[in-house]
Amino acid sequence: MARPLSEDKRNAILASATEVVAALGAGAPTAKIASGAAVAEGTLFTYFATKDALLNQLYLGLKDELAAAMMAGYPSRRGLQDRWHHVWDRYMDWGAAHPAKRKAMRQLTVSDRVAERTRQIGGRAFHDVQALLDESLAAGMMKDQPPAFAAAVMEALAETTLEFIAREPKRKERYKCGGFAAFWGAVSKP
Amino acid sequence: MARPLSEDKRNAILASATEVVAALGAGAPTAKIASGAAVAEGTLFTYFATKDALLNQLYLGLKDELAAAMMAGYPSRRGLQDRWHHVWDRYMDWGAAHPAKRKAMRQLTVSDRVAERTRQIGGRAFHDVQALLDESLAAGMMKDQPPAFAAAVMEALAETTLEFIAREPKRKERYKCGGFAAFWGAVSKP
Amino acid sequence: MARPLSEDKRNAILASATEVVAALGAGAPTAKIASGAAVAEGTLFTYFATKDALLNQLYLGLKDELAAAMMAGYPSRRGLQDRWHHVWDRYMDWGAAHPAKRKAMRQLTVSDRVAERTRQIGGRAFHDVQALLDESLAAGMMKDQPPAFAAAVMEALAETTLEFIAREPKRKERYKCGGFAAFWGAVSKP
Amino acid sequence: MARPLSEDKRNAILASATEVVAALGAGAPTAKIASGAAVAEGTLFTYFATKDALLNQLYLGLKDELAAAMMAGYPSRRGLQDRWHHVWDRYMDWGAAHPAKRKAMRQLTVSDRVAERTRQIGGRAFHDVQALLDESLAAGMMKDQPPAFAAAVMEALAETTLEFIAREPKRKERYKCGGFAAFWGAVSKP
DNA sequence: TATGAATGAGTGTTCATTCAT
DNA sequence: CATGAATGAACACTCATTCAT
Repeated sequence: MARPLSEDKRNAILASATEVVAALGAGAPTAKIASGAAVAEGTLFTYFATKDALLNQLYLGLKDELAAAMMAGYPSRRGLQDRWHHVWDRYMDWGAAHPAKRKAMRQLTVSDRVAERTRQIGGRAFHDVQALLDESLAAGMMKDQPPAFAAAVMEALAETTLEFIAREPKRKERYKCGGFAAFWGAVSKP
Repeated sequence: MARPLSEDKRNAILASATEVVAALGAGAPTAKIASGAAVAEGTLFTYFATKDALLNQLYLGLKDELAAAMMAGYPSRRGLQDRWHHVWDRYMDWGAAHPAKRKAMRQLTVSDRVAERTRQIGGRAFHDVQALLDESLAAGMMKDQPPAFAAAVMEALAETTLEFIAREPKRKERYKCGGFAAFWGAVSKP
Repeated sequence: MARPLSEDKRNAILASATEVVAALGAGAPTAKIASGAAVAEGTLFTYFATKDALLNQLYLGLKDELAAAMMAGYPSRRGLQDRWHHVWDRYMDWGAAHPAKRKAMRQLTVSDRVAERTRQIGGRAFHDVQALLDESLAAGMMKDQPPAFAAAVMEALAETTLEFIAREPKRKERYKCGGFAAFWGAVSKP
Repeated sequence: MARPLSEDKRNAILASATEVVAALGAGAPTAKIASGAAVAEGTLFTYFATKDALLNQLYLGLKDELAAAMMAGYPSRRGLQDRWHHVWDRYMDWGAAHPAKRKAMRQLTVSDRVAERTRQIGGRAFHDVQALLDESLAAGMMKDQPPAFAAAVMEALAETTLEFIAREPKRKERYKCGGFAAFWGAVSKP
């Protein structure tokens, strides 16, 4: 092979896209993404056929990364609350450690350039969280609501909490803790 | 002297902007907004100096309307939970009744074309909710968290709930009720 | 109305397109066409929705003009050969007088950006020639061939002749005459 | 020393170019030509310095092939009309048998990427036809016209006829015959 | 004041050609 | 020699804003 597609370059493009999309939204110019990756405008299109393809793959990559972060060191044998707490804390830590990734993910979640199908695939990465959710629901959590609703509630509260952490990093621990309390209150049975 | 600009036209532009922004996001072309208002492209700019001005004023208008809807028939003399329940229900009813307005508001909330200052001004419309919040916090709700955080938690849960109502209007009452339960659980002290 | 679409500007664009397409083919950049018309790049698109629309309308305009030129002063009462001679001479005169138009027409005829439908509509302008053709065929011309074939033969010979006239304008009369002789020989029955 | 470049690869590129240019015109991407030849994009440029070089050589190759086809089995001793008929029939047969080659040749003839000089060289392959032409002219054919004109008339009529054959292959023989009648009428003295 | 034509910078994408592997 | 990734100048088209009417 002549020159293999460089994993480095691909990553550089994704990294640049993360920054630029975080700052400018899904409308960010591909030219800016390319230059942020120190790559020619045309090169971007040898790694991603279209801007939409790039955006969708970025979304998927971020989702995967977040899912992996959330499940790292997952205490399978502990009780429900402990496991939720673990997941929540990992989410917070990841979001606080990677503000651009989190912001980019949010922009992409809101953008209509990420296809429905991509969102479905992205959801698969969270099968472990899904399992935890199903178990919790079976145990009486969030009486009478569909699992998707509980998941959305978690995501909304996590997102809100991370927004405050991003604004006041010094209060990270307090928000992290208060956020979990809110989540647990929202979701656990009375 | 009466205002020479037609209030009707201004409202038509805002109404059209609501629809178009709901559907296309903040990137919606001014030309489309103008044509939706049955007004010439240039006319839009005699009512709003720039597209950003239009977007910011639309944001403000929607916020005002929502705040008014939330406080209509506010039972000042009832207990905290009843008052919150009222506010929540009015929020849900307004959002369910005006899906385009809600969606436009969401798009604008996420867009960087709405200035920080606009968001602050928009917050003022909610002073009554703020008062309720302060009272609740003083009573021990959401231990140790700033009022803004509690407000954001409410908004996030309300938004999430409305999203589900929009998708499954038939389950409106169930989501409305379950959403409030989640909110109250998230926010009330243990 | 604010400022009506200027017929002058439209014509300037078509005229510029004629020159540029004649020189560069249907691949000519719209930017060059616009600048040749002393008009901003974007203005071209207020007069023609797409480049294809411009090209198709240009084709139609040229066809109409040629058809009109061919039928000017048509001697309806003369014999077949005289009428064909008239039509041939007017074709030659028009082509010799407007080399860019002729060349542009040729480029467009060959280009796949001119739609089949456009070609059909363009053909309608030649209904008088068509009638002459039908009459001639009925009189025994081009035994056993479809009208379209006879028309194509004429066009091919006319095009060839004009090519030579364009290269050697001084011999215009000789080519014009020899071209007609060839056409008449090709087409008249033995 | 044998040529280090593979004749096979060169031919594959030319064959692919024939197909692709026939379908897409001279603007066809070199990448598509290369992939049609099962050859890397860059390889194309070791066989042909530039796209123009490829196009010009393709033109020459097609012209040579056509000229050879036209003269195969040429009945040198027969009369003028028989010899013209032979040449005409071979042209038709070749064109009908190789529609892509014919179409590519047409696209190239019309394109400005084929240099004037290339066209001249291409003409040389037709020296036998040229000789036939000169002989015919000396015998009084096409009174007072230059040989090039007669040649062009033949080409134009042949091209037209082939176009109709391509559209209605079933009527091949009729067009072939009618086309020759037209040609002969156009060209023979009255 | 209302209109909509005019503007030109900006957009995503293509492509002939180069050159590292 | 063969490969195909890299390049950046084009390209067709969009759009917020201006301004002649």
